[in-house]
Amino acid sequence: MRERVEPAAPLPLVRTAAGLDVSYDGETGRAVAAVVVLDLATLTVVEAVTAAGEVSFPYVPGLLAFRELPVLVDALERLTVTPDVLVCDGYGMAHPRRFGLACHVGVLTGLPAFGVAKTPFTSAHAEPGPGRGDWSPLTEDGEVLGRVLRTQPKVKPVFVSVGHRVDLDTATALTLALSPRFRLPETTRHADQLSRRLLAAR
DNA sequence: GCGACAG
DNA sequence: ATCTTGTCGC
Repeated sequence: MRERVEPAAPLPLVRTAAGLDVSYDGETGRAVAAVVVLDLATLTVVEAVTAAGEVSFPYVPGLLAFRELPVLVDALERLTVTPDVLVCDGYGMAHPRRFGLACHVGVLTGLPAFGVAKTPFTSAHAEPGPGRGDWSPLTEDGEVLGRVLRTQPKVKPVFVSVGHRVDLDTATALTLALSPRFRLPETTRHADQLSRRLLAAR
């Protein structure tokens, strides 16, 4: 008689995931960061925090962390729960210096982190298959730095790369688990909406 | 030297 | 990032 095999319990050690995002007001120079922690199994909100500040650094491709980190750190410090993983808006290792926003955020917090970007950056890539879960490698100088991942059938893919203390397979699986219905992970969708809403409400 | 370039 | 409502399509 054989033991009963449990259905794949995706990443049992990851119960919560936090989405991070920053919205800006080009006129006033105000920046609002939002961090939203979701329960991975139910995708319900566990905690949501925000922080506002002044833009202190211009947008320079490759130096995004210097622009977003200050206000993002302020928001992260307001969390009362510690998420199991941080999902950043942008790149991790698939960066010209191999150290994008997700790497900075991970090292500063000491938490596992990875990035999910919406558009290609400096890495080379091939078009992944049309199905949800199909992916192709993101490469630079012959190194695999991330994946172009299709989260929804026949929908433009996202760009996943490791930031800190997570491997690419896990980052890929988490991205899919967080995107059951839309192109972007629920974590980033929530963080994006919250930061944008707070920015507008003033 | 020129172009491309996360948010 | 941001400018921005309704609308075409499954």
